[in-house]
Amino acid sequence: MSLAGLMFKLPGALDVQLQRDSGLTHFEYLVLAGLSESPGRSRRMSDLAGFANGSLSRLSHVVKRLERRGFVVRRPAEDDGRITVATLTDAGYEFLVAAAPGHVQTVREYVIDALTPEQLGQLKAIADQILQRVDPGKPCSE
Amino acid sequence: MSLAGLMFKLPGALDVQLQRDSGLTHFEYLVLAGLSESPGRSRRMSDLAGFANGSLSRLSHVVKRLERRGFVVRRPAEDDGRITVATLTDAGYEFLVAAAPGHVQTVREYVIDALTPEQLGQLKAIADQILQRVDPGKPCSE
DNA sequence: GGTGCTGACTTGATGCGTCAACTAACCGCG
DNA sequence: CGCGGTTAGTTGACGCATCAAGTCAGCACC
Repeated sequence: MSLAGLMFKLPGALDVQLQRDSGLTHFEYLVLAGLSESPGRSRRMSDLAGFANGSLSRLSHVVKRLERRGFVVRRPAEDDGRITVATLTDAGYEFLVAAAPGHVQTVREYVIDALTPEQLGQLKAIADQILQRVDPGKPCSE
Repeated sequence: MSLAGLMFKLPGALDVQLQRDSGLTHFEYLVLAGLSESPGRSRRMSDLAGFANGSLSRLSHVVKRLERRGFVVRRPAEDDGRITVATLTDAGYEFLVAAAPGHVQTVREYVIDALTPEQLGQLKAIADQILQRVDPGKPCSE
């Protein structure tokens, strides 16, 4: 039952901080981050969706919003017209760079600092094991 | 980062199961469960909200829906007209009883069975420590 | 070289959560 | 009493997620 509490409060708390300080959803943050660390700051939609653990549909909506804000642009791939590649704009990159430290800081505060190094190791093992049950077909990647 | 995956997939997976099998949100489930284990199957709104870790507003909306479905009834308290007490109906109770085993089973499958007893202990400790950071003013209750 | 199938998105409707505003009941105090 | 303040709860508007349906490009086979 402690787990239940964790499960529902931690994501909320992290999201609140991000939202408050940067006006970004965790998901949006992941999307921007995913783009920023890709070659050419670009990535195809399905790929991004997998990275951010979301459906293509969700990603599509989110990218549309991010596009309206001027953080990304979309265009069809040259070699295959079905594929859409999203690219992080300079504005988007700067925005991400501004938002990241605060977020990382919060995670550190809530999670890293609350635990001993030993517990961190345990937690990683535990998370990986559970994840394998919940979502087989995805090793402990990332 | 494994933690991030956990954090966002486990709740989702549990919710999906509940929703699919019973048409209940995790939050709705908590509300019904909270009522079922209270004296007279009744509880005042703010109390319930705290129990289910949600805002009063959210609870109000949810209870309205549950009331429409015939699972609970609301009425003002006799001694203090500001207070609303929600009561689980027989129909609601039976519905909960029907939904519970499947949910418990899923939790068991995803979490309990994935871990060793030792890890379960570690997880509880970890969860409590993090929770204390995130939401001070709430011990490891429940 | 059309016809049908699959893959990669996109869109629109619906539902839940949140925030801010509102109502109504109690409390204390002159 | 009656008046301000507080507490408990409700409501409405808005945003994001999800699901089902739709679009449109490639591919494969005749």
